[in-house]
Amino acid sequence: MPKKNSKQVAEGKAPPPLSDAERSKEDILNIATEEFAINGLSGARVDQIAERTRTSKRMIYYYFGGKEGLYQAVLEKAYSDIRTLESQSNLPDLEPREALRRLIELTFDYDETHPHFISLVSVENIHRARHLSGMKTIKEMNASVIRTLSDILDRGRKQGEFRSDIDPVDVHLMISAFCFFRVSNRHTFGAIFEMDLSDPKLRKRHKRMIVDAIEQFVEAKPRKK
Amino acid sequence: MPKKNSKQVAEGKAPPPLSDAERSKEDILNIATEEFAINGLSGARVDQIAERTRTSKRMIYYYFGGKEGLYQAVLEKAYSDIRTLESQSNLPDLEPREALRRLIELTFDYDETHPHFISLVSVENIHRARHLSGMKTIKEMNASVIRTLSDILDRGRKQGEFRSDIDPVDVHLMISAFCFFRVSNRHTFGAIFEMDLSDPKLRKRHKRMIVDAIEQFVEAKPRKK
Amino acid sequence: MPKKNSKQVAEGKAPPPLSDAERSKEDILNIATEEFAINGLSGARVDQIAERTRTSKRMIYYYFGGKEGLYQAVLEKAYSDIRTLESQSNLPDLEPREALRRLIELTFDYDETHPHFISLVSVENIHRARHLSGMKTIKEMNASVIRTLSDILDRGRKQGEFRSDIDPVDVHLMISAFCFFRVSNRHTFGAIFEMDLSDPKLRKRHKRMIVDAIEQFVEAKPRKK
Amino acid sequence: MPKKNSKQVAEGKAPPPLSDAERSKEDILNIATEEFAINGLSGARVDQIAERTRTSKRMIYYYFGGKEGLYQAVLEKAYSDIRTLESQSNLPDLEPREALRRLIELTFDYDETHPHFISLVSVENIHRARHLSGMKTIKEMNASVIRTLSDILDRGRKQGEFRSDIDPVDVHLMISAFCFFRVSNRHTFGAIFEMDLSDPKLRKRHKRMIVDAIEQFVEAKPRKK
DNA sequence: AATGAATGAGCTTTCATTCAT
DNA sequence: AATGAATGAAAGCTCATTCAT
Repeated sequence: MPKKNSKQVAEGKAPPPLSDAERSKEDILNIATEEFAINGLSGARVDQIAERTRTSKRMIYYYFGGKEGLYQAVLEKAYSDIRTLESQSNLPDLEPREALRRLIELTFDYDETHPHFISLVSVENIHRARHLSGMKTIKEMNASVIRTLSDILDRGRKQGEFRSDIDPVDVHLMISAFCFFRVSNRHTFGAIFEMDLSDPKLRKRHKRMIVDAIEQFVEAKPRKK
Repeated sequence: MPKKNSKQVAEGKAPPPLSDAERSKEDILNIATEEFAINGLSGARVDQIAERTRTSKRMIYYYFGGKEGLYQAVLEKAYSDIRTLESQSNLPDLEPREALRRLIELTFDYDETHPHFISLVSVENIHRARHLSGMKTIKEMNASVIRTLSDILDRGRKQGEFRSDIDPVDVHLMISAFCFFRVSNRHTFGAIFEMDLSDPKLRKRHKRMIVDAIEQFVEAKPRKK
Repeated sequence: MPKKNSKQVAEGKAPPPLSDAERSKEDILNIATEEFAINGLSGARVDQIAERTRTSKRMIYYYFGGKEGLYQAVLEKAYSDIRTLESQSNLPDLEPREALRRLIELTFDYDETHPHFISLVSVENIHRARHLSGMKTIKEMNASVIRTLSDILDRGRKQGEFRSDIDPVDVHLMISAFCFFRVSNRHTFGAIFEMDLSDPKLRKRHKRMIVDAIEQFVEAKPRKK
Repeated sequence: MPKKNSKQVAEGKAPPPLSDAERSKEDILNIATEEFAINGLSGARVDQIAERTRTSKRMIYYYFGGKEGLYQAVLEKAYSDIRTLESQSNLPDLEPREALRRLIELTFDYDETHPHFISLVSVENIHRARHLSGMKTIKEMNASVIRTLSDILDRGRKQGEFRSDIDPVDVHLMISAFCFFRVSNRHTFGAIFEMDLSDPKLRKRHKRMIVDAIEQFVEAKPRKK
């Protein structure tokens, strides 16, 4: 139960007041997110994280049990943040084609603006999703986005606009792959092809490209074998 | 530089005979590739690599200067291996559409069968391509695949089959993204959506899907804004 | 629950009522006895003790000042418990030989049934009796048992049954040594000689053995050099 | 194979020359024996051990794998040292009664002069012989002393001097108990009874006492029930 | 008389690297 | 060109204790 002191006044329905402890935890979590994203799990240093924090190294162990516990908390937070993605926009109210476009753009923009999340997921894949697998909230993660996408595709199908032989998870895979890769591999891809993927012009072109590609794929009649 | 001793005689143009030193180096490189792919740069242990090798830990320092040098050598080798991808098939001899399909399938299959390479690239991206950037051979890496793809697209354009407003690098990005992501993120994606992306049925479906999507995207007339 | 405070008056000879504080202290003491006996002074963890207690870690500091103070209290309690050993039986009323036998058996049984006490004494010896030495009640500890034993030996001497050149402390040492060692060293002795010293058959045999040995030693005429 | 350098000259059949590494290990082992004996397993500090050594803390991990490994090595060495106890004297050549007396005195003296060994065994008992149990050489430990004692008792029986209903392990237990306890519990016993058990006069008296007691016990006819 | 949150100090252990030959 | 032994530096972690109320 949040203790109320003179400095914290709950006003209206606004963001719930955080206790000192909760703010410290969040502080640690934010710093740690950066460090793990930049250095990986083994590469990140508890000392370094603590130093950048307003609290001490000891508190990391007090709150999170250890380096691995902290990493897990960081991962969980990162995934829980993204879950709110689709609910931010009123996709169900839009026409199927428009809704699909919005969803792709939303995904594209989220990945572009959250490179730490992308790194973290890459790091977790290096570790074979060992930490993610044990997470309780993992089940809920898929539900939301797939439900949304499924709804869009269904509506499109009923209006005769979309193919009927398409799996929403497959479409999600295609969208994710492109948006994710553009960020996750921007360094190697950028180095090899001597281009800066964060260039706004490129970003705009690629955003349109993935939208186009997915739309065409979804609209097209099934190919005859 | 290969040491020539009495036991090694280069005969004909046959597979180049390896000196003991070269075989040791290759041995180390192979083991190290695995270890870096599985554990990342910081996570990999020089001791562990040495132990799995037929040589000693000291040799790693002798040949590669240190852990970082070894990692760099591993990375270079991994990238130089993939460069031979397109040259293995006679893509220039095929019809544009067929050549494009082959190229996509080749990429898809290479990524599927080389998860260590995929991991290594992910690891290198975590480190912001710091090691790749300094590599001398980096320039040659892009040349090959882009030239091939460019040729295909050009021929397709001339035959009126492909769009004319398309950048080969962009197409390469799309192809790479899907093929790479399917492997690089198989663990988190698999965990969240409770599916095994290495399932042959899924693999076949996804392979066809990416081929279809790219083809349709390349063929289509430019959309009117 | 009504909290009882300092107004409590011990009334009559009935079981002295314990205040909440006193029961908490006793609770802590009991748990701590176990923990120190099993893990030693350095090995025992204040956290672990507190966790098994109905009170909090802070209380340990409140009541006992710290880990060392708690250990000292545990030690004192353990030694004060044993002092009641001889007084439980009416040794003075028995014939000397019978009384001696009873005393030995009492000691044997006490040690067998109080392995924690044995461990604690071992632990304290590792620490060179540093904590015991400072104890105020230490003086009274010897008094009781030696007085009892001295009385038995005296009576036996007067009846011509016992040797006259025997020190009661020496006899106590012999008795203690055997009874104590059987428990204190049961693990190493058991491991080396592959036997379980807690086996009832063995226990019975050894109990009789120590009684016999002491009796014979005490009865015997002094050996001629 | 021991490396011979100018400082080490193997002369005659004398103690085998030790390499630097072997001497370092032995050095560590000796210091560690003291520290573990005085402070227990948890109480001993790797830092403290290293500091008193000619080598560094790192070497302890290099040679022994860790604190626990070092403790185990210390324990093993301590037990292997004592095994030579009986073989030092020519007990088989002596008359049974004389041999028994010598064996007891040998045990008594060994324990008196090796308080660290005594402490170590006490420490190991606190830890329930967890480390001893896993030791390979544990089997051989009992063999020697029991064989010797068994031989003595057998010869005594044949000459009609000793009882026939006696277990050598039981006799060993009695001897061990007294000799061990006198040292292991010298601090608490000394504090309580205000005596210094290391006093030579006391030592002499107790040594004679345990010899007498055991002899009488062994000689005596079985008691009639 | 009572306590949940917090912590400085110091512990064991690991790691990439170098030394001596 | 080759190597087994050794190691400084720093990592992750634990512990008894105290602070704020």
